[in-house]
Amino acid sequence: MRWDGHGQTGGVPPASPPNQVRGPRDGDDGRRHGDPVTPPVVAVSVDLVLLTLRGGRLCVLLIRRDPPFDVAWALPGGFVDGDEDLDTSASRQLWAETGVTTTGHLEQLRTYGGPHRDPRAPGVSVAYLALLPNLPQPAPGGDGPRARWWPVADLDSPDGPALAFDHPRIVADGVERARAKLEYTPLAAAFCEDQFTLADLRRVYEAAWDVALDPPNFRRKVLSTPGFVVPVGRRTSPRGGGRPAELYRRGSATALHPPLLRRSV
Amino acid sequence: MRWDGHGQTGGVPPASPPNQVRGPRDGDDGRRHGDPVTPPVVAVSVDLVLLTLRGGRLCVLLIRRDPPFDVAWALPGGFVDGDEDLDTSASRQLWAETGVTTTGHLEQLRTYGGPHRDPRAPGVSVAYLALLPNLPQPAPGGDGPRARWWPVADLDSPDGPALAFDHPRIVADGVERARAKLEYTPLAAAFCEDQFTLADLRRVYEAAWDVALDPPNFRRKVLSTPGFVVPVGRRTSPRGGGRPAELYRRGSATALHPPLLRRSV
DNA sequence: ACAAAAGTGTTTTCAATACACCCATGG
DNA sequence: CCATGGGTGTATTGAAAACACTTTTGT
Repeated sequence: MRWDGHGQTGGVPPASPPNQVRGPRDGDDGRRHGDPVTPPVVAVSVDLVLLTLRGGRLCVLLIRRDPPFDVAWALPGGFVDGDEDLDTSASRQLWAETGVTTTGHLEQLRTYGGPHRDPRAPGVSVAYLALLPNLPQPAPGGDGPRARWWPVADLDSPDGPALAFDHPRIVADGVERARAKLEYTPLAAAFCEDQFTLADLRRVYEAAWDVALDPPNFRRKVLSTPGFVVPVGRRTSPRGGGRPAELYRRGSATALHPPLLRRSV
Repeated sequence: MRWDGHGQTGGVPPASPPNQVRGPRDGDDGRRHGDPVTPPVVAVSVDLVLLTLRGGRLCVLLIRRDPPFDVAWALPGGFVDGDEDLDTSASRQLWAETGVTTTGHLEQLRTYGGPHRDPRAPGVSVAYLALLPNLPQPAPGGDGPRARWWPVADLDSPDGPALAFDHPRIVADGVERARAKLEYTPLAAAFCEDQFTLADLRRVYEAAWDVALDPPNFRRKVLSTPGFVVPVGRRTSPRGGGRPAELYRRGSATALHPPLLRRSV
């Protein structure tokens, strides 16, 4: 798995013009040029890329599938109900998988489709990305017993899980989106509990980017960005010595100006 | 229309957990927890947000619809064929609308869905964003006579076009994506012809961001970013005096490090 | 000669880095 | 009292902004 720089969504490769184009027909079905009268219909599903931090490593939730399937692991997800919105469906399925409702962050990632992605169930899949704090239980909910957090760094190693369909790419896109968004949004706090220390927040960046950040400079950077975090009180002393750290909550900022840029890439 | 800062995709508002959740059933259809046996199927369409620069203004291509419809303008687009990929469908429809094949930039923007977005044709729409140079004809292709470039700044003015369904939001998302990507990618060149001057490139930023950039500083910034542009020769003198400018082509860079940040926001 | 646009040089400003040092707590 | 982690101060580096100035063309 290879991450390209900076949230580059990736352009669509140019396609040769099709051999024939349908003639214009319009004005009777609310659609536009070239539409067939009865369009093909497909099933729409939602796939969830749930990311969290466990033991200083960025992890993604995968569901183990039973032996009839050659590929053992898949992203959590399921079909979109006919009467629900895409965002609503993602929220519902996130809740079903983790019990999470208000905490964290959930956003649409990208839609994957085409006849070749899953021969057994053709259709489109709308992927969503969620950033979660380390959950109390690994993954309560219907798929709980089958769910497991996998460090994303292990996904392309030989002893890592085999992923179904295009799920490796979806995970890669989600991880890269998360990494990029840490740069210019305050979303790192979505990986933390409601109250967190600046060291907690710094460890999010260090785990996601696999870098070491200078604590003094990180502190200055975060505190000098208005609305990134707001202070509360003090916390219990950590395991094995050290000065107690101040606690913070998420602020109201939606973007970081200037951003917190990754060195490399 | 209000643009929020920095490519913020926007989180999904938390939803209350549904009253009931289906019991687990798995292992026979390749899907996961909670899936119905026969999922609802819908039509999938592609909407195109085609952006270009005309007369120093950022413009979007809209299609005029005939009187039976209460709303006069819509984004170009149409249904996805059963045997084609989403990206392929977007390429095909881009070609059908503009004749453009290899030039410019085309990427998936976001998927919009749910039962409430278009009562007449429920389904999901996958929006694509294309950045194009100023085309020779306004818009050749099947919808050509109905097509018009609209400055995006005029879209929410009273004398601007009325847009169907959620198309105002799709355009807003596309414009914000384009504005954000100018910061950290070399995509500004996608708005230019194959060969362009640094002033051409600067005018892309000035039009998209509605700011004035200092030509000397802009020049230094672009030339100091490896792979942003590569020089070629010299150009004819412009209309009415002035030193001829050097011509450049797109370089091989896919990201800008460090980015070219917008001042405000 | 003059206007207009391209391009160069230089100063100032400000943020990011590196790193020395102090503070508070557990053992 | 010492190890550990939190927090402060400060010098250095580097990039961005501001702007004066030179170059090359058309009229």
